[in-house]
Amino acid sequence: MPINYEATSLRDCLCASLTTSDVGKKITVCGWVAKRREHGEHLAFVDVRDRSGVIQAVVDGSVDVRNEYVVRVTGTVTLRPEGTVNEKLVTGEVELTDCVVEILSAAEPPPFQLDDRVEIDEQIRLRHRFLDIRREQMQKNLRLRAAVNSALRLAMQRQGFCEVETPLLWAPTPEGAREFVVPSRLHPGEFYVLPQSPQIAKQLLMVGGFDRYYQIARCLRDEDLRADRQFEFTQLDIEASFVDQIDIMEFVSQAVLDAAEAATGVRPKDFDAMTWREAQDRYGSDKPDLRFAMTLQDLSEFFVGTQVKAFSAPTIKAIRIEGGATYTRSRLDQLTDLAKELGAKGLAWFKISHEGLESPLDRFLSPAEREAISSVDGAKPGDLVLIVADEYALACKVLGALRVHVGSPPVSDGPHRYVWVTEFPMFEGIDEDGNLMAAHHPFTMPHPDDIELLETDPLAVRSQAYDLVLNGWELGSGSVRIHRGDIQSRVFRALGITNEEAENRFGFLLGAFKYGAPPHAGFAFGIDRLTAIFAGEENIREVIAFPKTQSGADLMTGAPKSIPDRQRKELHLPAPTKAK
RNA sequence: GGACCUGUGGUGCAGCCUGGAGUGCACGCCGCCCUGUCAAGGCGGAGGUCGCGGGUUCAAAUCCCGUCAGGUCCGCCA
Repeated sequence: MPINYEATSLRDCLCASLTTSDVGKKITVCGWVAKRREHGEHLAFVDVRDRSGVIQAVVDGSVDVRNEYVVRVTGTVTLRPEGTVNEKLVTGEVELTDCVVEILSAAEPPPFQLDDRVEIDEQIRLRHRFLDIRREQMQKNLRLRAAVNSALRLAMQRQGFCEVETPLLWAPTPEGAREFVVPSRLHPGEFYVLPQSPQIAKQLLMVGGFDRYYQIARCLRDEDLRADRQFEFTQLDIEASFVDQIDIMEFVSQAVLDAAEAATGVRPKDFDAMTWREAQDRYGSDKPDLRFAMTLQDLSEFFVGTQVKAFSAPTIKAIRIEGGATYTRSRLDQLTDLAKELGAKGLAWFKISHEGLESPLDRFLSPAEREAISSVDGAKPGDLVLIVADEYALACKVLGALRVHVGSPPVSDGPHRYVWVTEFPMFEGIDEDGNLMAAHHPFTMPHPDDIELLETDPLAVRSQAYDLVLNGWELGSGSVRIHRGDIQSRVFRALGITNEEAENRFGFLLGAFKYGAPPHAGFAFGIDRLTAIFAGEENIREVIAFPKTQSGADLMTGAPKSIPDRQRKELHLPAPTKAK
């Protein structure tokens, strides 16, 4: 007989644990009234629900319990009479009879129905989140998340990693994402910030000899919210010493494979991998969704010296949309608008038919160009070819976005396709001061073959940074870190960071590295996103107990809110200029 | 900072394009009836600032402008 951990002072077991083998036992359960069905003065059925499910209690009609009342029911487990078995319920063969019903807590009718019969507006759900999470779907999602967390912890422990907690109150390091700021009471005019990630802390742990660190860490970034982004999110944060990129990828893979198996019951096969350059080239993205093909084709060579003005650009990229020849003019205009929003000058489209190409641009094409377009990606009559001509990066970006827009299946559809994207560039773009910006972060180790380009051609330098991507979502990223002062100085110089600035911003880290820094590397990935995909949810709010809206509000608590003057003065904060 | 979508009894919708009495459907809620239901059933009832403000009009849920809230996206997210 297994130990019944669910028995407490108030109950004997969970509602849905009762089976035919319990028949005859006198049992007490606790839960919420899911439904009451009345049949006259002396008969009513009350479904009692707890986290396990429901059990039907047969009570006298005088028992006054309504939906969502919290009750404690003591009754005898009885086989249901012939013909009244409910096969839709796991407990459908039994019921509780001769019941004593104790009302532990009465309840007003809830503001929305909790039975999943209709989809409730998210605004209403978030305002009453404590009720929303009583619903089966949210119970399932949050328990799935707990299973993922648990599997991740076990996987890291099995691989010899030590869980270390790092501070939430940290020092401002002006770099990267906008930080949440916490005013200091004891130090007037000075501030802590909440960490965007434990990046620097974990590198210090490496110096400190914790050669395998992990943490399920909360990260906070004051940036605009999205379906896959909240102010605060949770990462499995990893760092290890005396390792290379390949070791980290293996550690992470083991953790994710375990989590996937715990969540879905199926252990995925090993992950795909491609370089950042390949991802750009074929998918127009650094987070390629491998669930569908529709890859980007390069037609540049066919349009060298073209007469078509729209195609006189360094790069000509195309995608083929199977069956897209049926697209209406307004749908094509929509796609063109999308392309322009993303920075393209325009979008060229070609419908493939048995007679040839149908397009406003067709009459300007040379026969060779027409032939090139007609055979893009194995095109056949009925297909549609979309072409963007621009600088390489922009052409890839725009077509990559169109590819996802047109072809991406819902999150809950299809297989889980994991892919490592490696060899990210060290630098991308230029900031307002004309300095290069770090693609990952300034402590990322350059690719060994490219170090000599730091001074001569920095934009061509690849880094030892890598991302893990699942179904088009960036799960997380990591890198081999710089542990040598000379290389770090050269990278800072390339970034336009002076010695003085570096000392000011990261002095404590650079100082620590002088006392014996092991080679180290790490990774961090988002548990919210991973769990959302496992749950088949398009939106990470569905796997977060108390999320915020897109404008950063908590509809339940009303946060953010003003604080009393006394509290504000204590924190040495000036009066707000605008009352809210 | 920008684009688009949404806002109608407690909940989910329809009504809006083409202005004419808060009209309809489903769920929930309240009361009564009902001894085997399980999305129980039957009868009756209550419940509305059509997000808010302004404009056009004889007349606005409906058309126009603004605004607020929610959502999706761009920018942003080292």
